Amino acid sequence: MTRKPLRRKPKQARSGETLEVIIEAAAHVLLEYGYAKATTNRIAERAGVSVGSLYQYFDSKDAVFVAVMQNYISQLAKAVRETPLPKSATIMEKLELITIAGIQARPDGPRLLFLLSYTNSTEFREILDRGKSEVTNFVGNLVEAETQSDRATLDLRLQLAMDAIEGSLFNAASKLEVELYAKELSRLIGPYLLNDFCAPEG
Amino acid sequence: MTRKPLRRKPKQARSGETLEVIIEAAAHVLLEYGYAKATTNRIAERAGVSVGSLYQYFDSKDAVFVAVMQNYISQLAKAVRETPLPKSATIMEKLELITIAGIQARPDGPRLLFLLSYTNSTEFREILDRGKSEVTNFVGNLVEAETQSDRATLDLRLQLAMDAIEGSLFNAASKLEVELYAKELSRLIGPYLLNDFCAPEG
Amino acid sequence: MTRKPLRRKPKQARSGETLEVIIEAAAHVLLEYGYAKATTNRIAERAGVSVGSLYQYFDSKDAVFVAVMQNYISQLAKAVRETPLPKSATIMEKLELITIAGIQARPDGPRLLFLLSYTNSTEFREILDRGKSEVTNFVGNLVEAETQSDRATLDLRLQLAMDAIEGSLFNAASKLEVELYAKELSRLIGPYLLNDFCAPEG
Amino acid sequence: MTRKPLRRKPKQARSGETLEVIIEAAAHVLLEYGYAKATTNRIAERAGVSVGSLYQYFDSKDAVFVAVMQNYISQLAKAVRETPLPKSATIMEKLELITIAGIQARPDGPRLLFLLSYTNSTEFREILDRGKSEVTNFVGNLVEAETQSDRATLDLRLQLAMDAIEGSLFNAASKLEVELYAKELSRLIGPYLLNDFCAPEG
DNA sequence: TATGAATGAGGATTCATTCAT
DNA sequence: AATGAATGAATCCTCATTCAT
Repeated sequence: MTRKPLRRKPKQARSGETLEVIIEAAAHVLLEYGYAKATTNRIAERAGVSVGSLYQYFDSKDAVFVAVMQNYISQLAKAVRETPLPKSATIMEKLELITIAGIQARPDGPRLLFLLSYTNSTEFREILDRGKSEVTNFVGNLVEAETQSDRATLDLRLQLAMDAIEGSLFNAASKLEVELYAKELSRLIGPYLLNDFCAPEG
Repeated sequence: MTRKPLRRKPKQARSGETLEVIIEAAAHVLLEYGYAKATTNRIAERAGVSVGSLYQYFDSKDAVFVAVMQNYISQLAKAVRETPLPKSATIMEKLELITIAGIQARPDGPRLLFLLSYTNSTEFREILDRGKSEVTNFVGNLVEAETQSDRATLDLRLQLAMDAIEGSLFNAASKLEVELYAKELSRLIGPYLLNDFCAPEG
Repeated sequence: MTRKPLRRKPKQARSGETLEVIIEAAAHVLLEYGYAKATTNRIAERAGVSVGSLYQYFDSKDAVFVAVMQNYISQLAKAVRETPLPKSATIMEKLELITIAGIQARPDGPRLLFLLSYTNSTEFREILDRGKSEVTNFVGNLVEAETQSDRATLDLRLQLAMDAIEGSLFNAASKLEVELYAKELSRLIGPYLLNDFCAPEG
Repeated sequence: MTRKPLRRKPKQARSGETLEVIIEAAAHVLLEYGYAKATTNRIAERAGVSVGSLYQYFDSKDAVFVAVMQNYISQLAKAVRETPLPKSATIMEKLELITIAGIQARPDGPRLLFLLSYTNSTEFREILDRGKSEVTNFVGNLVEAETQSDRATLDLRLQLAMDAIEGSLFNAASKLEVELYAKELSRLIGPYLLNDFCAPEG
């Protein structure tokens, strides 16, 4: 949670805001113009600050994008973590609720993540993986009690499932309404994780 | 199948090869350096030709990448289309075989597709969608007879499944051996498409 | 008079100058090296700035050249318009004075115009034509009272005369001293415009 | 009249033709595409030969253009030289006839010359000047008997007049019909050369 | 701290010219 | 002699980054 890309810690109130403003601007510009056209000048302009200021807060363009991702991942993890899950709900229902929460945390998040992925930075991958594993663990704990798979198999499948969700979100986000989409995703993932289908072959 | 981005027809012997060499070089450079660093000079160098030659065959950098994608999509579609599917095999087995064939056509294909999608051309999207729908249709026809879903639901799920596979391949490819990986993917996708799981939620 | 090709308004002190410096450098490089060798880098270097700066003020190489022309045309029109013309002077004398003023505004102007005309933009042609017609009108008004030609003929001849002057200046400028040269030009043009020669042909 | 830019003398009939074909193609391409877009490949294509062939006949692109000009200048000089001039005609009439002949030798000649002028070559300027002085001399001889100017003045004015004609042709060619245009040009030039106007000042 | 003008390395693309066939 | 594929230097232009004010 330490914000590495920061050049100087914001000591005054306004600085903290400026930082957020830049991060948000970067996200918007990225979504609007695509990676190639998301220049630092454009981002600064959108944020209402000068390029100089941008570089006062971030070491580089990549650092801005890392911060954008960090931001999104945090939101996502928090949304998932804090989703109210009724005791009475089935796992399938819980998966659905979690998926909805994840999507609603930032509907254009997957698209953002996709665009962000062009960022060349080791740090980037690390943060992404950390975020993913937090979510993966959360879901794993949820499912573990009810699955018929052993832990090793479950872990493998969790990986695969998360990647599958990420991929489908990348490609399909915003084509369907959230509820239907979440329901389908849980139908895809749920049985697979629970090893809960009728005709297991071999 | 006609290659539009060609600038001039090769009338001399070696030219046909040169084209392939450039396309292959572009794919490698892309995978190795990422989009931003995949310069035309680098591609030409890797192909063992001069930039000038590259531009004799392609109108622009993007045209090269379109060709790369066209290439991969063709390979993939062909591999899927021509996979031998024993009559005696179950659908799950068939899905597995197809998946294996798809992966082996070019294991880093999904990664390539991701990198290529940086290209913003409409043409690009069209070719990609056409290729995807060919594969989707193929799988759809295979599954249709055995699924309990109606056609509309099946189509929706095919979309989602394809995206999921793409995503998981993009993220996980080459971490596992192909056979196990394909088996898992078909276990993820199969029941979902066949609507074949035991505990359909309320 | 508004300078369209400007990319961003100079808000800081030195910027206004920089613009002029670039325009002047472009003119010099053009005259010294010819169009083909008048590269943006060369112009920037001559102006004592970086290429980046050049492109901060102009959208393209052509835009720089349009500005160069605009500049010259303005100077020329101003010089002609503001030449003091004694009431007592004959028209021939006035033509001479105007010609001197026009030449002195920028002796290598016609050469510059020639080099600039390599630029193929419509904008370019428009500005040039507008400037020319301003001068043409000015001379036309001066001559109209005294000519024996009707207005249509006068207009035709004004055109021809302007082109002739431009051509002769382009070819001969700086070979003679200005005064003699201007005198000859007015002797060439004057009688023609005034229709004032003794032996009108059949 | 020796053709310097030739690499190898055409020994066979076909070679001589090829040479002409290339020269003509170069002229057409120049007129159609402008200097910047008149590439050697385009010229060769238009001539129906390969670039390789073009370079078998000419040392460089510039050499082609020099040949084009040489060609035009020869035609022009010949046309002027050989114009039938009735003994009974006045000088003004003769000037008119010569002008018509000059224009009709190649109506787009002036435009061609203009475009050609971007060619960077000492040779180019020399040939042009030689051609000009041939025409200048011809006109000078014609006028000398009848002018009231001394030879020195006449020479000066011939220079100026030729430059003026060149300039007006550059700018105005093809806007008017040949006859009217020629008449006006001779009205501009004639009296000036003959020193034949009513109100010589000073 | 903030600003935005200035920088210049880097990348796409063109085209005169060469040379193996 | 002819061909046209291949070459690569040269050019325009962009944009991350710096720094004087």
